[in-house]
Amino acid sequence: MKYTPVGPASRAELRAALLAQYDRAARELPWRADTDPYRILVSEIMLQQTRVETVRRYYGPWLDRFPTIDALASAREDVVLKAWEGLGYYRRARNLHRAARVVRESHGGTIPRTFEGLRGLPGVGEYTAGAVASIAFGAAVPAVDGNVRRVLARLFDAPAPTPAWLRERASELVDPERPGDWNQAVMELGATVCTPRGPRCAACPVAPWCAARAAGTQAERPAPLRKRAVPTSAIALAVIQHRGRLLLEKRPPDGLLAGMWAFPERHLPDDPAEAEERAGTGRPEREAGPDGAPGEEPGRAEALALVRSMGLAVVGEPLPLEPCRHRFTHLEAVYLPWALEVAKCDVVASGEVAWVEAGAPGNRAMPRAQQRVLDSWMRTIGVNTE
DNA sequence: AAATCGTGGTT
DNA sequence: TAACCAAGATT
Repeated sequence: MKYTPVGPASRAELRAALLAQYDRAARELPWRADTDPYRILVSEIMLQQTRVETVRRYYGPWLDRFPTIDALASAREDVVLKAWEGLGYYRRARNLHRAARVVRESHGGTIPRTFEGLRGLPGVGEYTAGAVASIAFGAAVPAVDGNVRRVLARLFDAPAPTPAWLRERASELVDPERPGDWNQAVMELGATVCTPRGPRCAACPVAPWCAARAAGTQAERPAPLRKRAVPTSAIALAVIQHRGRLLLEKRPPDGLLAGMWAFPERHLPDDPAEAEERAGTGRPEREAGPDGAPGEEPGRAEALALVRSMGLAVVGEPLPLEPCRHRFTHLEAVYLPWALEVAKCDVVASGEVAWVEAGAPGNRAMPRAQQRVLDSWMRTIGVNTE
């Protein structure tokens, strides 16, 4: 791959320029207070694909609840997921929990100090191992995240940098004296100055070295990744009531929202999903046709079938709740919730279930969309029966 | 190695 | 509004 090399002499000046800017203007972030490896590890896992401002809200409470890696290792997974509730990518929480137990059982309770040792922990990949090794232990290793990728692509005017190429460039540039600060400085530059759109080159301390800046191509570097179409899926939800309580089901340990508590769900055939998508994209609806079509109350039949399959007898008519559109990374879900009162509470289910007070689902971690459905139930039905 | 994993903010 | 994307990892 073609790039403009930054020679050794010039490299030292580049490092000094960026680190000086970092020393002057670095954001004050909670995880920059010290270099305790556990705290750095927690911050880096939370920051995966997640904005700094979001992580700020979770970091402190997490450390209050799990002050040390041993405290985390001793915790139950339910508690761990509850502390992660709302952060998304819940496998991160489960992996961090597993990592804590690996540290206790295989590393004598001490977090590994080397890149390779860290890389072996569940949930710790190339980036996170490099970040923790450099920030917590001062190892002169690179940490290439999305920010660094963008900064390096512009610095060298590289249209489509590969991971291997990025790792080489980052390895050459990392400051051997202050690797942790250097890696954070590059990320901070990408987050605050060398932004995806509208980079503020006038305020950039490394603009004199920037090949894209010289060529005027900074807005086109790096080339955007190709986007995959996100399919829409219509999902019926059964909000099952019995004597003022609601039924939640623990989702299986693998797949979407693994281990989270949610209302029982059943996918609709593809057709209604496409209809929802058409409606959502603003095309003219053609609802005016002859009625009596089964799509008149989408999800009703599925919700009923779902409840009956759980061995429950429905009392009265199902009540439709407000449909809820939720966009996951690779899936657009249109949730079609139905409230159903049932007579018996002996449930046939493949996994764990719980009857919860609607106003207080307790310590069970619920995904955002499910929380919205619960709120909707509270507003439209819950208030009337209390 | 392409797909799979959440959620919220920005444009 | 719809698209993009953020301190990525795993299979």
